[in-house]
Amino acid sequence: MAAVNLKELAKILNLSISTVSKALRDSHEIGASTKERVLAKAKELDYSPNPFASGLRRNKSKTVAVVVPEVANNYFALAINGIESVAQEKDYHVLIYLTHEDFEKEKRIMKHLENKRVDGILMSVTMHTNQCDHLFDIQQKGIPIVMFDRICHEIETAKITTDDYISGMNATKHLIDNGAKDIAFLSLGDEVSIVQKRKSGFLEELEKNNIVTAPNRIVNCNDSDESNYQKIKNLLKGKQRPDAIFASVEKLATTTYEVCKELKINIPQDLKIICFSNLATASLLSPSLSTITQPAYEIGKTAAEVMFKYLDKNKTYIPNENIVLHSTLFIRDSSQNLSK
Amino acid sequence: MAAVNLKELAKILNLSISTVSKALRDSHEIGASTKERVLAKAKELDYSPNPFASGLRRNKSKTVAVVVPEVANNYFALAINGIESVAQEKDYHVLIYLTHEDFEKEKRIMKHLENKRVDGILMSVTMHTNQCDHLFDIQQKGIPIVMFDRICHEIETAKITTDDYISGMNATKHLIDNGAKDIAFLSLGDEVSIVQKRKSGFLEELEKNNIVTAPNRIVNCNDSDESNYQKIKNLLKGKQRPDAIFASVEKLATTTYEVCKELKINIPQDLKIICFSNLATASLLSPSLSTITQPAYEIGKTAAEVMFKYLDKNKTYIPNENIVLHSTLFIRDSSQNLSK
DNA sequence: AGTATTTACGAAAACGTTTGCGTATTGTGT
DNA sequence: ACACAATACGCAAACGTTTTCGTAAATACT
Repeated sequence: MAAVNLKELAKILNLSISTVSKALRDSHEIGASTKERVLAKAKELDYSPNPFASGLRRNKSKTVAVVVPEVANNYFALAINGIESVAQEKDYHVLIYLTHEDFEKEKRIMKHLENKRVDGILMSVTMHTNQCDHLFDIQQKGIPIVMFDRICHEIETAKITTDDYISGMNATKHLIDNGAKDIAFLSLGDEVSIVQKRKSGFLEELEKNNIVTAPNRIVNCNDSDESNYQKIKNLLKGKQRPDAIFASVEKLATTTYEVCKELKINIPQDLKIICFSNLATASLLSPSLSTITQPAYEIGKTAAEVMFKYLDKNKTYIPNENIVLHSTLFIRDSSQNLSK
Repeated sequence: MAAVNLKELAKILNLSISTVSKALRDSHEIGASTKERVLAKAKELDYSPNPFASGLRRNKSKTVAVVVPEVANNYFALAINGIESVAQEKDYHVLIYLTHEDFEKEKRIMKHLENKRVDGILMSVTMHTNQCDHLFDIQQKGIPIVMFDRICHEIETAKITTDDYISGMNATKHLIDNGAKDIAFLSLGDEVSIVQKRKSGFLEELEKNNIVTAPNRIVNCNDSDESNYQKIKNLLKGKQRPDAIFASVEKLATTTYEVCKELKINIPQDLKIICFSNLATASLLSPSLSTITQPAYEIGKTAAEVMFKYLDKNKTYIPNENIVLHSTLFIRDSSQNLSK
């Protein structure tokens, strides 16, 4: 019942507390036979060190925090999956905090983490995060941050991203190759690093093909489904609607599907769609959705590995480093010129 | 930089450590003016109590663990969402552990939690969890468990579930009403509490309608996508295939969609499908998928609220209680008799 | 005025570890 | 035989809180 602690263990073994402690940590100061005796008894009594006592003493929490906008999102869910798997292997614990795209909440969460509750933070910022003082403060307190996907350039640390610029180009090229002449880009907040890069790739590819886009072809969406629905509907309901859509994030593509359903627009005949997405059911949609899919699990895994690389060395400072993984283009029906 | 602690704060304020501590905790022992002075200085210097010291002293972690099979799953993601939202409100922290349907891993995780790292555990067991000693042990150590969805009946505690039996009946009735005469049930491990109830509802409704089902109409699936794919393919490829499928979990429905794609079986003309699911894109599938949808967010929220109800009262024992929330039947195209 | 009570604070122990240092015992080298 | 080093262990401080108790000073009561 009452968990046994070092003191009781020591008493039972007729040893001092320090000897038992050192034996358990396999110190060279302790003889082999005593070590065995201690280990055996500890196992027998199911001893497990109190994490608060040892955390207090060693100033280590054996815990990392994951701070992300959402969890009910295929990308972040997979990333968390990757993070958790390496954490579990490393005997670390994973705290999770959701910002729900609320910048103020992100700041509050950071404030809560300043007191060394965690040894490190893995995070993706909200779409409204336009300055990084709160991250800077955390770093100043000696808590390292590793950023993934939605990063802050200003913060000096390791950043795991995907080749969003190239992917943006590739996806755009694919649409053009399939006959698109007037492509709209569904953006998501000007601040978001990855969306910027995706858009740059999009614009670059257009320019390469000498296509000029009207400003209203860049639709700036946000985190409100209803508002986005209206914006997309406005874009598509007129006579002069675009013939293709490049959605910067998954949610905007599914919303577009819904709008098309209402407006009775046929995909891909009347409108081609491609988007960044980790949707497991992309191929089951009607029509199947073409996607640029990020290696979300690997991104999480890599972020965690980088973090532990420094934590293992007791390094609280992580130098600038950009790790770029590759996304994969999955061409399905929604983006193809099926008439040919 | 170096976080300020009570000792330094006390020195600066020319007060004793205990006075400062009490002032911060708003003790009646401290005068109003000193309280103000302390609060002001604490805020100014950004004081935040060391969670390990206070955790050690008070034997409280202000942390709960969430132990679930997966996170890349709409249901669990939403449930986590619910849990996290009330935890954040209560100033609690949320640790997350994924079992990946591995019973041994579940046991290891529980072992890791025995040392009071958390004040409570919210969990859904793996599909292979067929005995509960590991949960019993945790309870014995004074750590309360609240179970949701996939519960263990043997464990005495609060359990949050949905009306799976009724939902199973309703879904079955709906299929029958739409002309189904030979319905197959895709099960998932005999141990899983919720699947049992869903199956019972299914069988009960069949009986009510005097439909007898061949034993091979109950297909026992597992956590291997490939294996499930084959099992479902075997079920559907013959001449004598069923005319409807009731999938106990989302993944089995999407796998069925894939099989139908390969076998060129038309849904719902040749085969009707309904399943338990929290898929956000159910209505966008081809055809749109009829679902019984659980209030996943509310389930998580309720589980957390029950947990905190007891934690707030310092109660480590949670009496048996069954809280049942209601699922909603969303009838879409995949299950309907569209020919009529 | 003298005693009892309340108010406001400080001293110190405790939570369970980890770790630097001291020391008794044993072993090694001349 | 001696000094000296290595081995194996114990003592006690420290980590930063919380909390019990003690006690001056201030107030209240007879």
